[in-house]
Amino acid sequence: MKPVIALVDCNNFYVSCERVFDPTLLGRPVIVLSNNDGCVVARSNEAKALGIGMGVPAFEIRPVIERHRVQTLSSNYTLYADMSDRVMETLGTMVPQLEVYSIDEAFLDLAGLPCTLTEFGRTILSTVHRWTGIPVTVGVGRTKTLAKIANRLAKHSAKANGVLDLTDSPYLDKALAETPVEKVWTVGIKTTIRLKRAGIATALHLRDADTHWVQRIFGVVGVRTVYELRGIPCYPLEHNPPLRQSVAVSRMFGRPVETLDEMRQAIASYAARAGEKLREQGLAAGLLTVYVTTSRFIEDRYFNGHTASLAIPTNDTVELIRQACLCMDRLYRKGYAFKKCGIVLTGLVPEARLQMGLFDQEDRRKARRLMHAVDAVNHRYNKTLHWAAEGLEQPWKVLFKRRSPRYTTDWNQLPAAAD
DNA sequence: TCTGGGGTCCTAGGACCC
DNA sequence: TCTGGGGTCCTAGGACCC
Repeated sequence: MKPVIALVDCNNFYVSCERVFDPTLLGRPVIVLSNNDGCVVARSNEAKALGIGMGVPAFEIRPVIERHRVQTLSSNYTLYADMSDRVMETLGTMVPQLEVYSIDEAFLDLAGLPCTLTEFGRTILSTVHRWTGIPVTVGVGRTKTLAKIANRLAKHSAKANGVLDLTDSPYLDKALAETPVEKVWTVGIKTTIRLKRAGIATALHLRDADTHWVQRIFGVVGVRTVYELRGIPCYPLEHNPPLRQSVAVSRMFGRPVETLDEMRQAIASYAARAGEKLREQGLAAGLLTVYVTTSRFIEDRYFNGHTASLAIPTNDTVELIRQACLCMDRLYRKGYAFKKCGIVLTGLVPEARLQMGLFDQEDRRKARRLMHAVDAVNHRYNKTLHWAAEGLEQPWKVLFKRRSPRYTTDWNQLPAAAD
């Protein structure tokens, strides 16, 4: 049986989430900003039509925002994550196999479907919209790369109306010819420049390129993409997602930080969050990396990192904070205005398979019970418990000037049906 | 007059994704 | 004044081993 893969992609996902709970945003230009209200991470179609680009710093487009009354929101990741779960659960009821690829995308296995693919695509579109309020687009192809291309065209074409099937399609070559090479999955900015220099400007050109040449210039990733464009799958659907390789927490500061005290507070609070993430996923970390940086946009940039190896992999916040602060002590330099720091945990192993250390002095069972209790309280009472090392004031913290309520995950912030 | 060769593991950096 | 955050995979080069 030939493979059939659908890519279901939520339209302008963060904006769509906001619109579900605030219908006054419908039909108007809306953007969502990144942490610290720094740059644009989501745009409604109306905002895209105004020429607002993805990733653009907010301060650069202030005139456009004011002139066109663009509705500007801070990001509300708690809401988006919850809405994403609802969309993925809905899709899970419709197909036997799916791979959640990102917060707003999933690949579906549609091989051997009893009805036509376009028909089924329409059912997906209407069901997800009815159950969650989120509009989606469906692209179908023989490979993930082709499904991506179908999805992109489905979004742009009025005729497709949100669903496009390119499996055995007489229009496949035309679709590839209409796809600029930089829109092909895995082709980024660097590769685009080199491909265009070689006269390869569309997905069709790339499909018909010489694989030996592609191998030499772009390595195996390039070759896989060429095969995928030819309908030969190199990226199968992942049914059992492999174990996570790393867990990271980092934030820009709300204002520059110059003291070691505040840097330690910040890294302690990120370490605490990283510990929560580990425990949520049943993992423990063997390596802990801390890094610090001043602004990327100044001459005398200071960037440095340090990795500590943990004798026994752990997800104990007390230990993570202690190690993170030790790293911070080594990295901190007086006289710099730091803009950001972060923690990355690697060497991840399943908590259940932890080996005991022969000379281990810690009472790990006790620590585990403590973490479990803290997590339970924080889950029940909305993050009320904090670690002293995180500091009380946290003046370095980022600001969210226009964050919408946590409509779906906090009893106190539920939307009212009527006034 | 003259320094092997191949395999594996680890790490840092690059490129890309959403 | 103001420029996000969290991931993955690949590659090259060095260390190390036999």
